[in-house]
Amino acid sequence: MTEQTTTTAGAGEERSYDEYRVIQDLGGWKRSHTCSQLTAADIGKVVTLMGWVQFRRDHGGLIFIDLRDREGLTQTVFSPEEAPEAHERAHAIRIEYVVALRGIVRHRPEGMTNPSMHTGEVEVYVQEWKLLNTSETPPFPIEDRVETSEMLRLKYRYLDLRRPRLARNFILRNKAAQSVRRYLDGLGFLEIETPVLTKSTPEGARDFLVPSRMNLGTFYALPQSPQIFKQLLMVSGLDRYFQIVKCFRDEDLRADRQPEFTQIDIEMSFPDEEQIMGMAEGLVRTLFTETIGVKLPDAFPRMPYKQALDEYGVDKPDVRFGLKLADVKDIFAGGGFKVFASAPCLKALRVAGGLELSRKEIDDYTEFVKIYGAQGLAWIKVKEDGEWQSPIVKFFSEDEKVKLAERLGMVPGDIVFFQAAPVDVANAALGNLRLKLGDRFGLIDEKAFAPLWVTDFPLLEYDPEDKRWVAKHHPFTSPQPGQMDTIASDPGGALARAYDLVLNGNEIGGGSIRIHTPAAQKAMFSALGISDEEAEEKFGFLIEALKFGAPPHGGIAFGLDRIIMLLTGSKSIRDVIAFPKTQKATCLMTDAPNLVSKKQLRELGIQLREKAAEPGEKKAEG
RNA sequence: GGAGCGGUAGUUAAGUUGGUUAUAACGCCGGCCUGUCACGUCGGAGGGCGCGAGUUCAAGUCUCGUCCGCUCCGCCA
Repeated sequence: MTEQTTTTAGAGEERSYDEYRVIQDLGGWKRSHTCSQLTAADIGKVVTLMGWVQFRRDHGGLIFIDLRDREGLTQTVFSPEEAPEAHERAHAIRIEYVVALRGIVRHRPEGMTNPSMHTGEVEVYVQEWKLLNTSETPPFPIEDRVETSEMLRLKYRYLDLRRPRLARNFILRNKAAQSVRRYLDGLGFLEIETPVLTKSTPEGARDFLVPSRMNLGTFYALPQSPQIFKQLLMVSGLDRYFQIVKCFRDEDLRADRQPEFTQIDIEMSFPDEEQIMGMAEGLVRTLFTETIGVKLPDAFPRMPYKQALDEYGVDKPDVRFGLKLADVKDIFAGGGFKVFASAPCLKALRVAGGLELSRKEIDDYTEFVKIYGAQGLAWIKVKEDGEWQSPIVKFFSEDEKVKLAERLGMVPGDIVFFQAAPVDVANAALGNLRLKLGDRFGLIDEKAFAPLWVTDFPLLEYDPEDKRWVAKHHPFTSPQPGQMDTIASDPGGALARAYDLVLNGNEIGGGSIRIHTPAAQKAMFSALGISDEEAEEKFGFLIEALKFGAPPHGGIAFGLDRIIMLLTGSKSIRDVIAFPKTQKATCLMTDAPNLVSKKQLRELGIQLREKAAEPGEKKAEG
């Protein structure tokens, strides 16, 4: 930097402003306004603002500093005439410096207002200011319009959170939480905390375990949900409980799944489904009104689980648009086209306007459905002249063609996709293709919110891996009336008193009426292939409690993070969680999880296996 | 456990069929500038392409391995 001496004569000497970069105390200054508050009504007032430097525009003469806090931006002006000392020192100000400014609110000069700023009508003429802290140049710009890699954002999460879009998410999240508390408190629900160090109940998701120092060799588990505790609170007679509570599941992450997440957990005594669903609808409606001013329908539509799978291929249908699946198996049964005739399930999806899809797009969709186990993707295009263009129609009989056209209502311009596969595959492939096509053909109103109750879930489902029946919801869910007796004889046939709340294709809540008698609970465990001893060992305390006058009870839990994600239009749950984990469940900021000292392990009675002894470790050089 | 996409100055990205000293914009540092608001303008510094092998006369470009981030399947009562 000394190589080339400074340019022309007359140019000033290179200098440093370090002499002005002395950090000062607040010295009794108090903030009078946030950076989004000042309007024309405040003109003439002396105000004190504190915040971060968003932009500086140093004209040599006038210096403009846009000051930012979590609420917004305010333009401040340093003038060499009005406050020479303040102005001279202001040359040293840099982006993200923390400053306190005291000055007079003035109307901006004629034609100089900025309608794109909340505070764009006014500006603060700075009289004196304090440098509260300096800042290194941030690793990425603190602005919404600059996309930055998520790796960097997570490493410097505290800087990412300074960005207005993210900050707004947490302001809204707070609003939502307060709204929930107000609503439930108004209905007599008590907010009660339940343990975070609790008992491992290895039904369902993997538990996070915490070793016990005082009871060597034993472990607590972090709760996957406060399920059993909230039921016990009903036994205790506290009647109505809720909690905004962290839950933990040691499973793989997704855009909408974190290992620790927050539930709005609710339980009430003496309810039926209608009461719980009514209360839950009121909660969600209130939440939407009070946070984003959106009015949801007075009664949310409902759909049985079976219909959801039949018509939408998934158990959480996005009902913002149609495009339903159709079962066409009967048309081709016993026909000449073996692929269709012999399929365990044959479903079709007719898309109006699909004729315009290119070969490439169809190929892409074919690749897409393979994710869900599909072998391929058959299709028929109906050309403008009514002729069918397709690699497979030559195998169809006239009768089959007529019936198919009638069943699906095929008209020129359409494309029809087929899935001949096991029912799970056909549903998943076409159900997810449906979402993609809804997007491709602009069928989804991005501003709409379409809630839907999915009801009448099966009580049990078969787990081919464990070769046993497992609870679809959880093992405390009550079967529908009269079905307790048939569980043993027809485990797959029983329906549960369970309900999920789906919003725009996202599961945002789910609950059930619980089993509240010991006999029924034992019958349930038995249907799940859990022996009496095992049930006693794992859930004895619950069965015991049910013996002492447990009232009928039920409840629901909402995924708060997912709701906030929808309210803020965020693409990832990470954008509504202050300090989220990466897909490998690590924290890039703190480096958790980390190794711990031998001493810590010794105290816990834990010895780590040698890494080299790990099985599956192959490809050694030798 | 598996599939796909990505990793190049502080940041965001470009980088032809492998070919001289690796581009640009923004940011940063400094000069000038009294009405800007993503200020303008002039000048400057800054990377060897995630990491490790290999192929080649030659690798950011090809191969293999590995690490990290993201999306998805499995998993998530």
